[in-house]
Amino acid sequence: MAKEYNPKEIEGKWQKEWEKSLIYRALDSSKKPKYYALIEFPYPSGDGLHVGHPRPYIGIDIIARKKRMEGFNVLYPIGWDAFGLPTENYAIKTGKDPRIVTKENSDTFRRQIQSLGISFDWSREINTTDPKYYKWTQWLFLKFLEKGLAYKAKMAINWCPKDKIGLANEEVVDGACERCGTPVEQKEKEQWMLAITKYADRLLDDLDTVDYPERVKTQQRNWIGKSEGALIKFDDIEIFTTRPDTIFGATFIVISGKEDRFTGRYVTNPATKEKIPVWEAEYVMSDYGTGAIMAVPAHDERDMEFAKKFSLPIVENYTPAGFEDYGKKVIKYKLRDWVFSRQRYWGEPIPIVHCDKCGVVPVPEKDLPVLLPEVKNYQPTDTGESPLAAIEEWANTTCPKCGGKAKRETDTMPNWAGSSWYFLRYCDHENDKEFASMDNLKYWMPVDWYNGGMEHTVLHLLYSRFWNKFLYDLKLVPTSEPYKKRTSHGLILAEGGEKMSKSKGNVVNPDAIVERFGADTLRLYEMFMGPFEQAIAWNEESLVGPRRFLERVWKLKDKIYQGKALEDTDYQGLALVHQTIKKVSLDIESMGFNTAVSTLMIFTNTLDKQEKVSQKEFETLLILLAPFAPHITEELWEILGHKDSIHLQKWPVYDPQKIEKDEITLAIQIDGKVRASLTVSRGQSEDEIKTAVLAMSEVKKWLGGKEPKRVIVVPRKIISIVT
RNA sequence: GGGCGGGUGGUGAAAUGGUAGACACGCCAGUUUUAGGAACUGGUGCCGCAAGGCAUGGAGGUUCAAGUCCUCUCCCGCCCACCA
Repeated sequence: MAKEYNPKEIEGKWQKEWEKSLIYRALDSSKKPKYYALIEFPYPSGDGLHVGHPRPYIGIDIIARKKRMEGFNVLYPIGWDAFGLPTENYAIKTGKDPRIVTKENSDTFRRQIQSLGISFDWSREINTTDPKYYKWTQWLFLKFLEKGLAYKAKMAINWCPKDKIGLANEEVVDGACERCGTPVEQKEKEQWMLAITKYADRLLDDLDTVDYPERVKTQQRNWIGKSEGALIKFDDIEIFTTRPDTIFGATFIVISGKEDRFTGRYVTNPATKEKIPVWEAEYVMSDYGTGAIMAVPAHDERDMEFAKKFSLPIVENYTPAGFEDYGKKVIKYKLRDWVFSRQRYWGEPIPIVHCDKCGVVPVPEKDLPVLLPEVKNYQPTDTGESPLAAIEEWANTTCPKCGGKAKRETDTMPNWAGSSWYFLRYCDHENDKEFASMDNLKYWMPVDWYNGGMEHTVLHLLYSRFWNKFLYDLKLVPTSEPYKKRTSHGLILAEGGEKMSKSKGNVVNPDAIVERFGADTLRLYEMFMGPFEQAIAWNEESLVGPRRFLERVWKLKDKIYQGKALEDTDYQGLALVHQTIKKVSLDIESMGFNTAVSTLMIFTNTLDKQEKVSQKEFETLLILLAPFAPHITEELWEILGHKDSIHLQKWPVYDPQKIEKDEITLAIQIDGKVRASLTVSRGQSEDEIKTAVLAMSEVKKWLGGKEPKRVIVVPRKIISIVT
């Protein structure tokens, strides 16, 4: 009785074996060329992993595994982006220490991810909430401060008057507090800011040097929002416009305001010399341009609407002006500086001390990290300050400069901080002298392929590019851009097509799938279910397809013989082998995982139809399948008698000469409709084919004795007859 | 309003301008001396007994040939959004 396919047994066995043999370890120096593959590190939420999480991990795993087999020294790391609101809110609710919650959650995530056989280098695991990590996040902040790119400014924050806490933008839903529904107010507060706008131009221009999807570049460009316009003075009111040439049509001025009303003032239009009224309106943004515009109703729809509503003059035919006749050329951006303070507990403490005598004093490097102290209450204070402000023994300190009494900064950093540089830390994760050594960074950077969600293509990507560029200017990192290539994956939705969420109760846990079908089946299904970039609904029924496929592969081992291979027997077989290698190789590179899997299925089905299967071809199949289904292929590789891992084998190369079949069936179209087919061989000339086609009885029938007007022979494709 | 995707069988989907529906799910019939399916074999776009005809949201166009290119139009999804 042949041994049955038992995924549970072989998957556990090989996962342990790989951990021992260290075959997925990245080496910091190697004769091989390097390859840095990256996924966005997850936030270890209390809900555990759902089947959507691994989709990008599997996709990039396939690429990482193929690169290894192609002779690259591959870095494919993972860690935890563990600071953040859900954990903090959970702590507020339960009083449980977020450190413990984070530990539990990341332990669960790790166990779940490890059960999928993804070739992460677990020895480089990082955690943004680990003091050994956030020491360097703090250090990097001090660099920004040192170079004048971190500064304090009064900013309006979202404030819930009922809960008396500051809210992150994400917690404001339709202008109201997410948890109590009270309308959110704006409250002025001193905030730390990072001057990302200083890098606006380079963040924009350097998009031309990277391989991102065009829509991601467009989103980044729109977010930066560079526009060229002019500042024009209407007496003492300065306005910004991108169309200074329309100034002769400007019939009133609008300044930003809470309600639509006439201010009672008039100013002079410098072009027409006419007195025009100054209005206030909601539709003008206070934080863009100068917060004031010249209204040209004939040219701008919103101006027109406003003019009609309040019966303001409209001039339809006006003389165009020159660009700089009445003002000076200026470049404006939509991009704002980054508000870097949070009045929250679960984040990196900002390493600053406030001294009455010395002012803002950075915590000296030797005193880093500034540890997040333990507290009893995680709730922000009544005044909207971080809970850290309530811990006097922590907040009261001495000034590092003068030794006098001083207070610590009690704001923490936003969630984005740790993720803005984590890809650098992976290159040298244990370094306690530097955030990462230049030697290691020079070896590994830039990231060769970075895959993540569409929801991060604006902020996270922009922020991390900004940090990297800043560090590049300080000569602390070797490349101006951190990521050479960026791709995105689609979400996996619940069976009904809705987003998976705990509250809807439609979350599918991968543990259950691994238990029932095995990790290899789950991996294969997630790759096969549809195009990688596209959102797609989970379908439990369809999992049996990939499982049956693996069963078929498993059974092939009982038909092995050491004889003539399929590709030795005829051109058809030869072509199939080489076509399969080509298609699978190219599909992996272009993330066409679904069609790569179907190609492997076709190859397997063909082998399965043979009485006997040559070991040579079976091994080709296993090697091509190995990145997708690492456990079953490793087991079969061992059964075939190999002592080394299949994952260390050479990726096969196809021979372009051997891809073409010697015989091909051409379709014959008559007036655009397929009426017959003809099998021709490699060497046949067009004329020979033409003669053969016209002699066919089927063709004669459709021609009905008429002479064809044209006969078009498209080599290796089709024959088209026009009557 | 802007930007980007999409619309192909019962379902997920394939298809350098060249035989639309590969591959898979489901379904149908049969096989495996009972049952079961995470087993096997065959069938399966629609209409038609057949010959054949019709089919890629809709309407036109270019072409020997269009899911694919062009024009118009309808619908769906996502992201951004009074950014002058």
